[in-house]
Amino acid sequence: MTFRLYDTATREVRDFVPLEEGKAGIYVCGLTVQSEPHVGHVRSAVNFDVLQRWLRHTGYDVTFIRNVTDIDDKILAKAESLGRPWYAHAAVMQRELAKAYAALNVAPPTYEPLATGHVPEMLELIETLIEKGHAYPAADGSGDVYFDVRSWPSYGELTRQQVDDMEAAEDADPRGKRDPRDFALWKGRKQSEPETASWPSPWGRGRPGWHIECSAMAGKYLGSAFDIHGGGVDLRFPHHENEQAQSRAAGHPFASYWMHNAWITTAGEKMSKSLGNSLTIPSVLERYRGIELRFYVVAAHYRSHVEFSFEALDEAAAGFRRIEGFLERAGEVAPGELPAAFVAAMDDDLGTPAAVAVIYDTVRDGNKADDPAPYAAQVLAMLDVLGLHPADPAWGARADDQRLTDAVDTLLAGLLEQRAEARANKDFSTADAIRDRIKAAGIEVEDTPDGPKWSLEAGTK
RNA sequence: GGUGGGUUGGCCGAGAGGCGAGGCAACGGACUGCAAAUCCGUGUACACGGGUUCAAAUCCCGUACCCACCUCCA
Repeated sequence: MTFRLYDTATREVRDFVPLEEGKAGIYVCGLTVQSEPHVGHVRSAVNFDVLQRWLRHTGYDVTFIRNVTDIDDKILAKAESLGRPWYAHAAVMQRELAKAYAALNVAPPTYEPLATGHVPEMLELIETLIEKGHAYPAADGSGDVYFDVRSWPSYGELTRQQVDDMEAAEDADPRGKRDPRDFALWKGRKQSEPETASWPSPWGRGRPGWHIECSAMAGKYLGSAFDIHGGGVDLRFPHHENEQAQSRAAGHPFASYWMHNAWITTAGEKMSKSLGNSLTIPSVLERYRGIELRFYVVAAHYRSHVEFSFEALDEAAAGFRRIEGFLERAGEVAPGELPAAFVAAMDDDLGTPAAVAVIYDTVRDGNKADDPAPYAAQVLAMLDVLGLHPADPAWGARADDQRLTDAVDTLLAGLLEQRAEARANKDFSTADAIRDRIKAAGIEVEDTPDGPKWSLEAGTK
C-alpha cells in the first residue's frame, strides 16, 4: 500500500506520488518568533515531524525545510515594548522555540532558514513578478510593492474563493493599491521603524512582506516544484494562497500537495496571547514529561480539532505509562518489525489514532504472552517511528537516571529483604509498614513472580 | 456576505453504508496475605427531523448549535 494523504487543495485523500522517485521535498511554515511557543505551535511541529519520520521510515530521501520568520510587524512591536532590539528579541524567542522542539523530540529539519537571511532571493522573485506584470511598486511613493491579484486569474484557487467575495486587506495604505485585495510583497520603511529592520531594494529601503519569504526559501532549497507544503489551517488563507499565487505567477509550479493541521483550543477558543489562554510549553512541561505531551498530540489525528484539557492530558499520560510499564517488564529488546495494521494506519493519511490503537493491542497481547519480548520489539518499533521511544536520548538525562536508579536500588535492597522476611513469617503488619515507609518516599513496591519491584510513583512528572 | 470544518457512550477520541477502533474512568471476575500490575468480562454511543437502501453514525434533503479563515496567527 502506498502512502496516501489528504490534499487541502483538492479536498481529498490522494496517493502520494513524488516528483522524483524515492525523494520527498517538504516545506513547512514554521513560526514567527515573537513570543513563547505554546501547545498549539508545537502541535504543528509534532504533526509534521511524524510525517517526516514516516516518509523516512518508508524509504524516502526526505528534504525537510521549516523556516523561521524573524522579521515582521509583531516582532517589531514586541521588541519595542520590551526596549530591546528586534533582532535580539527574535533570537531569544528562537532559542525558546528550539528548546520546546527539543523537549518534544521534534527532529531537526534538513535546514531551518531565516527570513532575514534571504532578502536577496525575495528581491529577485519580486523583480520577476514585476517584469511579468503581476506586481507593481505603489504609486504613492511609499516604497511598497504589491502583488496584483487581478493579473492572476487563478488567484483564490487554493481556498476556492472569488476575489470579489473577499474582504480587503488592511496591511498597508489602500491608496497605493490598484485593488484592495492586493497584498504587500515589499514594505517600504516607515520613519517610525528602526533602521536595522530595513534592507536596500530597487524601491528604497524596506522589509519583506510576510508571504514572499516562503516562496523564496522554498524555491531556493526545494526547487521550482516540490512535493508537500504544510502548516496550520489558519495559514490556508491568506498566507498559502498568496505564496502559491506569487510563486506560480513567477513561473514556478510550486507545491504538489498541501497539508494543514487543525487547532488545539482551550475552553473552546484558539490559543492566543491576547486572550491570555496560551499554554506555553515551559509551563506544561513543569507538570508533564515531554514524551507524555508528545503522546497526547500524536494520539489525535492531525486534521482533527483538539480541545485541550489537563484531564485529557492526564488520561494520555496514564495510557502512555501503561505502555512504558509493559516495556519495563519485558526488559531490554531491540526494535522489531512494524505490524501490518500499524503500517496501514500510517499510510492512510498518517492515521496515528488507529496506529496508537495497534500499539495498545500489541501491549495487551504481550502482557498475555509467555514471552513478551517479540511484542515489546514491535511496540518499540512503533513508538520509535512516532518519535516516542522512551529510551531516546532526546528525552534527556538517561545516564544520570541510571546512576540514580542503581543508587536507590542498593538503598532499597535492605528494606525489601526485611519485608520479604516479614512476609515469609506471615507478619503482614510489619511487611505493610515497610511498604508504607517506602511509599512515603514516593516509591511504589509491587510483588511479582520474580520478587518485589519498585518504581517511582506515577504522579505527574 | 464568501470559504472550509464540526456535533460520536461518564470522559477523551477513531471510523465514513453491513462485523461495537482504542484509551481513561467505573463495575464484576481471575490472580494476590492485602495491594499493585496484568488478564477476562460488562455499554445496544453517533445533534435533531425527514428521506434513499434489504441494511445508515456513515449517503441525500432540511433544521439547530459550535468552530475556523477572509491579508497579524500553528
